[in-house]
Amino acid sequence: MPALEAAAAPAVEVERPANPAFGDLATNLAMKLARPLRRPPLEIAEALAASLRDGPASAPDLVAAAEVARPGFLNLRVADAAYEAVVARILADPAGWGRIPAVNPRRVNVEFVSANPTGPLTVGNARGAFVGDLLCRVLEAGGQAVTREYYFNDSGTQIDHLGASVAAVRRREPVPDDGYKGAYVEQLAREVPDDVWAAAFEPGAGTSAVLGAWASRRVRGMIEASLARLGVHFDVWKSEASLHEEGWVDRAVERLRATGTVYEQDGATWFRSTAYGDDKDRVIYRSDGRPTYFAADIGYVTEKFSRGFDHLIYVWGVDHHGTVARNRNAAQAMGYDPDHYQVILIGWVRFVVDGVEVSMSKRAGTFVTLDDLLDAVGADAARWFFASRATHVEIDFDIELARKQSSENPVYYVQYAHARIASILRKAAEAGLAPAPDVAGLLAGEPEAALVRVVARLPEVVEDAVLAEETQGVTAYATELATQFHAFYRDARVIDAATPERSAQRLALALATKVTLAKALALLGISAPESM
RNA sequence: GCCCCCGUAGCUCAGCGGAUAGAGCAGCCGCCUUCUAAGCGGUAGGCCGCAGGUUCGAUUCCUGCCGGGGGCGCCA
Repeated sequence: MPALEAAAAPAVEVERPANPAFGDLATNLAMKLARPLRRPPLEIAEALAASLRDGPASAPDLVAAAEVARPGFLNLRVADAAYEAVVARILADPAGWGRIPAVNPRRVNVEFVSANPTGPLTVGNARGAFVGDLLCRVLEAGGQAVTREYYFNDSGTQIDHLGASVAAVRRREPVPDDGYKGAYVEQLAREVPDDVWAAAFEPGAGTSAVLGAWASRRVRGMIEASLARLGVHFDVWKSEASLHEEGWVDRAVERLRATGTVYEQDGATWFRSTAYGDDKDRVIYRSDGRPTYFAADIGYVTEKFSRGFDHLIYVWGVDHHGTVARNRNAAQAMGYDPDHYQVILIGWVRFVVDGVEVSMSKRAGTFVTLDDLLDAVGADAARWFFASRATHVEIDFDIELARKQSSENPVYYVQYAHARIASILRKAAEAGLAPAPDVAGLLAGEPEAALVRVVARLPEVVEDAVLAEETQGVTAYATELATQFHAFYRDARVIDAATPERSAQRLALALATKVTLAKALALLGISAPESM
């Protein structure tokens, strides 16, 4: 084997062949080396295989076979002992199984949902809530310290409109055109305490503002309760008004001004976003002096970084795509690394019933609430639905279908496998059988060998999810593992007093599978029931 | 006009440089005297939008086109 120039050495890529006949692992290294070495790929692969078999690279405890295949693949078969060691390790330390070395140990702030408290969360907010929380779980799995943050506007015209709507409904007057309608407004109107109602009509009190402030606090409580049903909990609830009151906005604008990227024109104050590649410059203070939403965003960035975060993530709907550049540009202008201002855009969700899109509008009151969705399909099923699809793609959510299929939903299939194992373990305990700590020889059985190979993949599935900041791989893996277990259940009798040693080993494998399923589900925030 | 995303099985979606393209649901045919049938087996179903290009190799990367969605406010 000729020595390789370091620069010419390609990265070693190892993958899992789709076809089990090709072994457990395969590498295209020989094909990558063909050009720099100017040798046929098959010849190189053969040399590598020889080295692994009984040469300097041989490791009989890990690699049981090394074979060369057609274009130049090097296919490896992992030793049974290596898989058996995995099972033993899972049983010895279940909590540690699936934990991976920290990928990026940093303090990260993840802001998501952030719907204004002018009405209950709708199904439109559901994806943001699930995806945001899923992202946080994945980041945590990668060793990051995550703060879940909810940003909301608790003052201003929208809140005034809410207050005016509540007042109108309470007085049985028509709701203003720009007001809010819907059952929740009627509920709010009924619940206004007498002292609040009286205060709202004090001379000079500002009826809409007073009622709006009260109503938005009530709505925020409703939102928090809905999120709790999803299993989503925020660490920080940040009000936009507080950013202004505490001076974050003005200070940030002055900081920008000092860099020369702020100018006055037409009576307004602008940020020179085009200096960083944006289409146009952006207004910070309107000509009447009122700050734009962008102004608050600028102040918020400085406020977040002042709390010591290394990295900020914003989970937004695609409709906010146009605001990404200005915000990142402003962060950069203020001296922050733009790579630490990350925006994740969530694809649109079309909620359809019988193939027809359901339009949603808080103002028109024609929306399906998040609670309606949960009543229909359940938190685990809804969470699974979003976890199994890429964040950025647009998706259809057929509510009727989800409701109808709920018992056929893949999430129940996976949970069922977990519950089934739990049942077996209970039965085994009654029969006086316990999982064997030592499973040497376990792989002799075909059903066992097939199952272990899937169980053993958990760490890399977790790592892939962390690197991609996506969870579809986890749902796919959980489904595959459940399928493999069901096959094992069919082919291998676990509880069998006639062969106690084999039974104990199979119990160990079943338990390892249960732990693995639970880990995958936990990463997704989905429950792993002991019985169904 | 400019920018972003998508186009894979009847439907909803994975796969995103490798060796026969996958899952769930829907369809059809079977399987409960045995550890949970929310299960299992079998079967059927695809010019991976179209056309070029890069590569030993493209559903995967690049370009163009066609089709769908979204964004381009001193709104949020």
